[in-house]
Amino acid sequence: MSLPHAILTALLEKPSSGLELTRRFDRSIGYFWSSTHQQIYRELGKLEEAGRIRALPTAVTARGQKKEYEVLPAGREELAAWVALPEDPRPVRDPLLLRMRAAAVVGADGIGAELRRHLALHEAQLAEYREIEERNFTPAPTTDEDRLRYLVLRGGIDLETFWISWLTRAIADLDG
Amino acid sequence: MSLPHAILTALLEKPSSGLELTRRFDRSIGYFWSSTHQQIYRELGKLEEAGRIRALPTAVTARGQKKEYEVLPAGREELAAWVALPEDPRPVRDPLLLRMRAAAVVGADGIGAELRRHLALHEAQLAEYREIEERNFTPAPTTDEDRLRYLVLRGGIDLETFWISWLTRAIADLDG
DNA sequence: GATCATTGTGCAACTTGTTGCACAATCGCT
DNA sequence: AGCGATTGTGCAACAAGTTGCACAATGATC
Repeated sequence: MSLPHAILTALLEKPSSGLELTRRFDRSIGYFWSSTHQQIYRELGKLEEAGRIRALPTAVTARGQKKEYEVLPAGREELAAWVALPEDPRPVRDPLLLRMRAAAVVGADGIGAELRRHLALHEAQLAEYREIEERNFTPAPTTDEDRLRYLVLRGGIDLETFWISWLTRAIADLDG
Repeated sequence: MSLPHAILTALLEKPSSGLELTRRFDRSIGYFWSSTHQQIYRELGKLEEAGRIRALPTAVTARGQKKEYEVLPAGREELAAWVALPEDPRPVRDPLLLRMRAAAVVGADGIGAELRRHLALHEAQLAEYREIEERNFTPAPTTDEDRLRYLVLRGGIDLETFWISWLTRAIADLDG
């Protein structure tokens, strides 16, 4: 649904091979649209077949050979059209909240440790975002593109901040 | 993965038919583990076959006939075991943030309207949560079960609050 | 008593995402 | 030259979620 658009965005920022794309997903786009290399290769194949991207001709076509892709005009148009489409927020589906609800019914043994573990994970993620913020957005961005990108990062920061404060409260509540 | 556990939790709270379950998902468990009636019926079938739940004998077995399910001991044990399992937070996958990132590349035409639309949706959701809070958790809960349930609701409230403040900021940023 | 909306159950086809693995080229080391 | 680590591409099987539809019973309405 959205993965092809995530890939088009990444490829517009910089033409890449499948593996490069995978790595960039791990530390950028993947923060808010995660994916595995298998899925990325599959989508690259489909996008190429659909005429939205093409492999740069320099590369030899053989297995184990690096293959760089770039976005074709049709791909850019497709992405621009998608950006303009309205789309409702997806329904929430969070295993931890569900688990808490189940714990209310069958007992909450050991859930405190799980909450603390999650807290640490979210704190680590927040620290990562803060680093990116310092590295890329200090001083404050001036171009429209960078303002948008900064807003997206702020989304990640605020989201982690939400989790941290909720988890902290939950832990205190359960202990008290 | 988690849907069967969501169903077990709901059925433990109160034995129900498929459609009742679907309705309760729409205004309770579904707030953090959404599902459709088709999926619910499918899972009910699997859970019954696996011996975790059973249809109450009162009902006639015919299509279009209401069929109530209750949880068997095996189902409760299964749920309790699941609650104790550690599980990492799922990677974020948010279309709106992705869309903003794409907008940074192909242009942000009309994204302001989309942000405002989402803001309204999240405000409505928050209002719904507030109502539930007032109805069910005022005065403050005393039992452990209710404390856990209230924490889950607080999660929903805080999450909507995060979105509202992020969206408000984003709208201001883009206008300014 | 025919028809229509509602309640209720469910199948089938499809799309998306996950997991596990296979295989090819390249580079550094000894 | 041979070996292993790394880089790189990709298939196959499966699990989970979505979409569209079919069909049965019940109660209300004319």
